[in-house]
Amino acid sequence: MKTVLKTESKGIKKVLNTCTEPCSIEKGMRLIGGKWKGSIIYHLKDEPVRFNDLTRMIGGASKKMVDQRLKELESEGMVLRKVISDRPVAVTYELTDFGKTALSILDKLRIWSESHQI
Amino acid sequence: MKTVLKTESKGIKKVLNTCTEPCSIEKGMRLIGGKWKGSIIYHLKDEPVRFNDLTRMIGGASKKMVDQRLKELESEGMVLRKVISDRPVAVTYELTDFGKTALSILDKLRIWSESHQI
DNA sequence: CGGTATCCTCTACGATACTG
DNA sequence: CAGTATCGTAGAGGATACCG
Repeated sequence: MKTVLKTESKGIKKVLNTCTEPCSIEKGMRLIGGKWKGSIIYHLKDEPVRFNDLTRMIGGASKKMVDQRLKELESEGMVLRKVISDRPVAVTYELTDFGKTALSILDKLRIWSESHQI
Repeated sequence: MKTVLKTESKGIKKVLNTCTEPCSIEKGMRLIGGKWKGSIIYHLKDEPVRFNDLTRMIGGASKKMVDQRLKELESEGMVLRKVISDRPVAVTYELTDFGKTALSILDKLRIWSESHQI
């Protein structure tokens, strides 16, 4: 869908896309963007991980942050929380099938950002 | 798939990845993440776009925000600013070759977020 | 262990007005 | 048209302590 605005001399093309496509990017960014979300998902790619382990793996993120992001990811259906033991308390987090579909994007991002050092 | 967790008190395996991989994701997110950056890059995918047009295309972002993000993207070498006319003032922004390498990631993200409505 | 609670700072972002 | 300047707020995120 295209919207053409007023034309001007100089031959500068003025075709503006509507918001359909870009909003998808913002939407996607809200799901896997943010400061630690991508890292969290990426660290869960292989196997379930316990809360404190995850916090240590991220390195730099406080428990509070990891906790918040995990809750977001859980409510978005990307991460599954499992209580595996009561005494002592043990909880793991793992990716849902939907969560796993994000991995290919994050891996592309990782490879890309590793290939250009900026 | 490896089995990592045992439900007994002290025998829970702790496999912690080093920070090499996750940091790349955070680094990548800093480049194309953030509230409007992805959208800006995506809107420049086809052709140079003028400042006000870009602002209107994004829809929701103020001039100040677009200006800030563009400056970041310029300093990161992803976007090129070109003054094409003095009277009246006309400036366009376009992707550098490096900037274009981000498009495939953003497109993957767009397709992904469009295929799951959450 | 897996979280909460509290406090505090900092900056991201928006709104608005202005300029060359 | 392409920005700057200024002001104001919300909330993101860090540090630390505490709890069942």
